[in-house]
Amino acid sequence: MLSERRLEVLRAIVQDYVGTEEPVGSKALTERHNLGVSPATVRNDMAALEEDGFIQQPHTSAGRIPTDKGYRLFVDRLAGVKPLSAAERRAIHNFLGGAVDLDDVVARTVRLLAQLTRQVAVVQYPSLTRSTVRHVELLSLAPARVMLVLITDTGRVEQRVVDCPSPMGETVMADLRARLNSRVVGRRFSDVPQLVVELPESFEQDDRSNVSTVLSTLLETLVEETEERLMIGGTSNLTRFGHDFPMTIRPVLEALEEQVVLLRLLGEAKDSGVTVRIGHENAHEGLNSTSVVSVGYGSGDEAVAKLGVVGPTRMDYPGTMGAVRAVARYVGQILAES
Amino acid sequence: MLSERRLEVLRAIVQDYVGTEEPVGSKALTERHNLGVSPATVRNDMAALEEDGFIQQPHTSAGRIPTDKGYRLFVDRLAGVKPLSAAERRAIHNFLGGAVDLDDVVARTVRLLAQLTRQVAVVQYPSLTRSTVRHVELLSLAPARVMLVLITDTGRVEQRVVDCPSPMGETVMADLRARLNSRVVGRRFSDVPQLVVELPESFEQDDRSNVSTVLSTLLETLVEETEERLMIGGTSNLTRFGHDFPMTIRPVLEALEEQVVLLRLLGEAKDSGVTVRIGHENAHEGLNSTSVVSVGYGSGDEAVAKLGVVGPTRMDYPGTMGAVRAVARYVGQILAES
DNA sequence: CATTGGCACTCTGCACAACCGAGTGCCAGT
DNA sequence: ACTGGCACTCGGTTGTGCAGAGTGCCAATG
Repeated sequence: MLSERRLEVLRAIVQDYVGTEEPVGSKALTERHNLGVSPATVRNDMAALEEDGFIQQPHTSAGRIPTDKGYRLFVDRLAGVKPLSAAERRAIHNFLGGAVDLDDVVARTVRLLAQLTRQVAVVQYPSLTRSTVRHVELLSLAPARVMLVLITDTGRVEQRVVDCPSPMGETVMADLRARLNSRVVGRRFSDVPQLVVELPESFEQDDRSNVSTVLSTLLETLVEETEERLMIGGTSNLTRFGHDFPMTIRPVLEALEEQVVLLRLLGEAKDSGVTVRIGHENAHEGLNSTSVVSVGYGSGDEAVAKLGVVGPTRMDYPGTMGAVRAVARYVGQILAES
Repeated sequence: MLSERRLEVLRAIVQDYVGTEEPVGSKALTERHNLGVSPATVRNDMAALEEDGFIQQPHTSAGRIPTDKGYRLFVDRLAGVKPLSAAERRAIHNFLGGAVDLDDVVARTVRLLAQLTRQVAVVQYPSLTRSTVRHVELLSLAPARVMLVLITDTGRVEQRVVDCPSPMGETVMADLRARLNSRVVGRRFSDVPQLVVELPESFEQDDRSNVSTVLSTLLETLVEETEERLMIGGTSNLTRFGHDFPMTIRPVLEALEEQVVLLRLLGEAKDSGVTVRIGHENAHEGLNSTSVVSVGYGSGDEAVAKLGVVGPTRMDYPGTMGAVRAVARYVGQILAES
C-alpha cells in the first residue's frame, strides 16, 4: 500500500517536526532531505499519507504534522533504537554506582533518566509480589506491643507496629521469629500466606491469639504494600512542551500526581523490551497528548518493576528508547550486586 | 506615618487583588469596601502608599498591585490567621487518621495540604538528628555479611549492609546487639557517637575489627541520613499561577526539584509559629515571585521537622496560614500516638 | 488641613483591516 | 509517474482607531 518512498517521506516529516516543532511543508522537506524528487511529488505523497491518517494539517494551507498513527508507524517500522554514546554509558555507571540504599538507587535513577531524556521520569520501586523475603524481625516495644520488620531481597524494608491482645513473652517472640524465618526466608511474597497458615497451632493455647495477630499484620502488610510505590522527577521539563502549553500541561501534571494512573500506565508495559504508548493509546485523558516510553527492569532475568519517561508525542523516540533501555539495564545490575 | 485609613486601604487592595488577580483602582475600591471616603481621597492615599513602596503600578494609568513589602505589612499587621471550619477540621482528622506508617503519614499530609490550600505542598520527614533511637537490629546475611537496621521513635527505618573483614559469630553478634541497644535506645542520634566509642574494647581481640566496622557503618548512616528527605505534591496547582506563567512556572518547578533548595527554605522557618517568606525574601531566585508559608511540627513540644506550602505571592495568606498551622498540629498528634 | 468633584491625560486592550508568505490542490505537460 | 505552474486559502503580523479604566493635579469646600 505504502510505497517505500512514502515511508521515507513520513520518516522525514517526523524527524523534521521533532526537531523544529513546526508543521513541515513539501518544499522544506525536499530541501533538507535529498529525496531526489520535486516538492510536487512530495505533495502527492503527503496527500496520500493524510488520506491514510498518518499525518494531518493543523490548518488548511499549513504544513503537516504526524498523527498518533503516524508516530506509531514511525516507531514500529522506521526507527531503530539509538544506542547511547560511550560517554553517556560511563556517566550512567558513575552516577548510579554511588547509591547507598534502595531509596537512593531509585532517586538517582529518576534524576538520571530525567536528565538524559530531558523529559519526565517515572521509576517504580521493586515490587513486593515478585520479590522474596530476606528476613522477618520482631522487636518488643512494650509488653503487648511488637514491631514487625520485613526485609526484601531488593533491600526494601517495611515495618508495622502490632498491638497484641495480651503481653507476649520474650521466649514466645524468639520462637515465633525463628519459626517464621525458617519458613519464609527466600520465598516469594505470594507464597507466604500458605506457608504460615498452620503456624499458630504449634504454639501454646495462651499464645495463639498473639501469634495470630502478628501473622495477620504480616499478611496485611504484604497486601497493602503490594500497592506499588514510585518516584517521579524532571517535571520542569514539561515546560518545554510547546507554546500553547497552559492548556496542555495542566492535565499532565494532574495525571502525574495520581500514583494510581502512573502505575496503571507502567503496568501496561510489556515485561521485556521497550514499550511505547503514543498519545491516545494512553487510557488516561490527561495524557492524550503525551507518549510514554517504559521498560521493565530487575536484578535477574525477570522484571521486578518498571521505569519510563513521559513526554510530548513529539519526542525523539529512538534516543528516548535507547536511554530508557540502557538505564534499566544498569539499574538491574546495581540491584543484582547489592 | 501611615494613618489608620491608609492601612485600611492597603488591606483592601491586597484583598481585592488576591481575589480578582487584577490591578485595583480607586473607584472599584470605594465601591467594594465602604471606606466612607471618595475615590479621590483614596487616590491620594494610594499615591502615599506607592511613595512608601507598599504598592506599585504595573503600567502608568493602571490600577495598583501590592509589592512584596506591601504583602509583608499585610501579613504582619493587617491579617489574622483564619481558623479552619469545623468541616475542614473533621476532614483533616479523617484523612490523616487512616495512615498506616510514616511514609503514609507524610504522603497523606502532602495531599491534604495541597488540596486544602490549592497550592504546592512540601513536607519534610521527621529529622533524624532530633529523633531518638528506638532499636538497632543486626541480622546475619552471610558469614561475613551483616545487615544493620536502625529504627527511630518517629517510625523511620534505615538499613545498611555491612561487609565485615572476617566471619562474625552468632554469639558475638548477639552480644553486640544487646550492648548496642542497652546503650543507645532512647538516646538522641547526636549523642550516639560518644556512647559507642569505647564499645569495641569490651570485645575479644579477634572480633574488634568486625565490631568497629559495624559501628562505623552505623555512624555513617547517622551522618548520611541526617540529610533530610521530603515529599512534595500539588504541583498542578502551579498552573493557577497566572496567564503569563510559562515564564514564571519554569524556575519554580526547577526549584521544587532541588531538594537542597527546599530544605534550606524550610530550614529558615522559625521553630514555632507560622513563618511567611514573601517574594524576594526567598534567597532562591526561582522563587522570587512566590511566597513560602511554613511551620514546624513534632510529636511533642519540640519540632522534629517542618512543612509548608509554596504559592504565588498573591495568595490568601490568612487562609493558607490557618491551613498550614492546623495540618501541622494534627500531624503532630498522629505522630505522638504511634 | 483633609476631603472632594472635576478635568485633562495616558495607557492598555480590542476590534478591524490590510498585507505577506508559506503551503496547498489541481491540472496540463513531459 | 513525475514535474512545473498557478490560483487559492489562511494564519500571523502590522497599523489604526476607539473605548474604558485609571491617574494626577487643581481649585473649591467644610
